[in-house]
Amino acid sequence: MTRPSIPKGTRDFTPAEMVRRNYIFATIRKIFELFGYQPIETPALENLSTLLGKYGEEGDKLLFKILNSGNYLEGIQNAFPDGEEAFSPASVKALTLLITEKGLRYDLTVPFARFVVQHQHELTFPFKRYQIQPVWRADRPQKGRYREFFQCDVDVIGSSSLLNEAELIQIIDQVFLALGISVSIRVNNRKILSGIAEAVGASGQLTDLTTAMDKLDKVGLEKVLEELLSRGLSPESVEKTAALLQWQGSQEELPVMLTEFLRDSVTGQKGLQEMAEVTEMAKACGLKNPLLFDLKLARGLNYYTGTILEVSSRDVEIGSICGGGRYDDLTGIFGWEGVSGVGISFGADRIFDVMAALNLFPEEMASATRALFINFGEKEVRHCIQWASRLRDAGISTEIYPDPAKLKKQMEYAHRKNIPYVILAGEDEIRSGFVSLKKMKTGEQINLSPDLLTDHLRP
RNA sequence: GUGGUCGUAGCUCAGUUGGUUAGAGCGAUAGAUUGUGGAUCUAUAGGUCGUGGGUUCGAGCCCCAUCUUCCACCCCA
Repeated sequence: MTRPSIPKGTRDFTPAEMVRRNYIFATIRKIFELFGYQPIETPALENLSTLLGKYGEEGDKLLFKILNSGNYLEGIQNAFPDGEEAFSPASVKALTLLITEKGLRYDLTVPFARFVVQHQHELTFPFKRYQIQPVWRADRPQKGRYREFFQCDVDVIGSSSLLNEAELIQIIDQVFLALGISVSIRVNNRKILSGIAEAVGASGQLTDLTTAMDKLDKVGLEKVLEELLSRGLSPESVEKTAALLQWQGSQEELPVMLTEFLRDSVTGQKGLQEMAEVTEMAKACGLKNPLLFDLKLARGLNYYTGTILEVSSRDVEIGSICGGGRYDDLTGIFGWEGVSGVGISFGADRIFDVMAALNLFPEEMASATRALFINFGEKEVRHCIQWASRLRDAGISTEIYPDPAKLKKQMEYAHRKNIPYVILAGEDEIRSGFVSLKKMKTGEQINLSPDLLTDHLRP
């Protein structure tokens, strides 16, 4: 027999981990609801046609595809009529589409767009939804990078108001405040980036420009410029970009400089105006974490059109733990044009890693059980069953040890499960009409009437 | 997808230039304590050395392949 194992990049969660994960989910959910967002769920599987082409070429490669059921090779050769070889390396792409038509969801935003289009007549707009579910990516695993991980998304669709952006920033601030993680929130705007591309004369190469700029902090100016050249930008464009990237000034001066730099770009000006409005509104809410205008922030997903934002821990290096932005026409791909949405996604697994690294989990989360009845044998258990029911009716989570094991073993069970109270009701106690209540933390033990248990154990 | 890295008991790790029967700490189990958890002491169990090939008289150690881990790219939460 071989050792059992799980696929690369996936994980099991023990009770200790689940309690902590649930704490994160509960905190996030509570704040989402505080802002009026409602829950939905969508299937793990989507039609491949829903997913393909939404995340760029890289994204398509990272999709988990599900092999069709049955004899999926039947009639394959006929699909390549010109004597073309179905199983040659060149036809892999075409072959793939013939044998798989479903895939695991890659994120929650695209399924959400599909959901909105499909259910448009049942929904009230602006539609504010949240969704906490796993997503799958066929990426190569690393620290903080898994093949199955949970995202916690909030989106509002059907409203172009920048108030939504401001509120989302507020949600970010409150979530991380509640979890005890100190973060920096970086924002930018796709329109500003488009404006820059215009201003440096590289309008058609927005993605090339932004993905290279995004790496400035990591690889330095020289490498960025090299990359821009190798991506096919003209030397003049690169020179203008270099001038922009070398600019040094404060957050307050940045918009001033850009207003000048983007004076000929209508789009750029619009972006600056949006940025100013969003930051002003967000700051009016009294943020506890810093909000920074970061010109280099790009974000890969192509469907963003306005504000984009990304959040990272200030104490643990693990990449971004939350990100999102505005997309003006995501539903367009599913046949409903002109609906604007904005949303963000919290990476629950990375948040978990950050909290674990910083020891931020409250200590008292180890056990849900409050009291354990010791099992002294069949006769005694009869009594315990009734007392336990009464405790449970009062909302106190209670266990009866299932086997008449050695007392030492039962005590140890309580200790390990971090159960704060143990109730001993043996033959002697029951005969005298009381039970013995032991407080595990101090070891002290008192005798009391079973009727008083509820009062003593109420938290 | 590209390049590198790791794998020995449940966990963390030792293991000499390739040499007989692979070790430690923690943990587990049992007892010291016949109705009382954490500390102490004692004993016990637990390994086809990731897997499959190869080299060798002989492989945990060398070679190849493969899987896994972690890391850097790519990309991203």
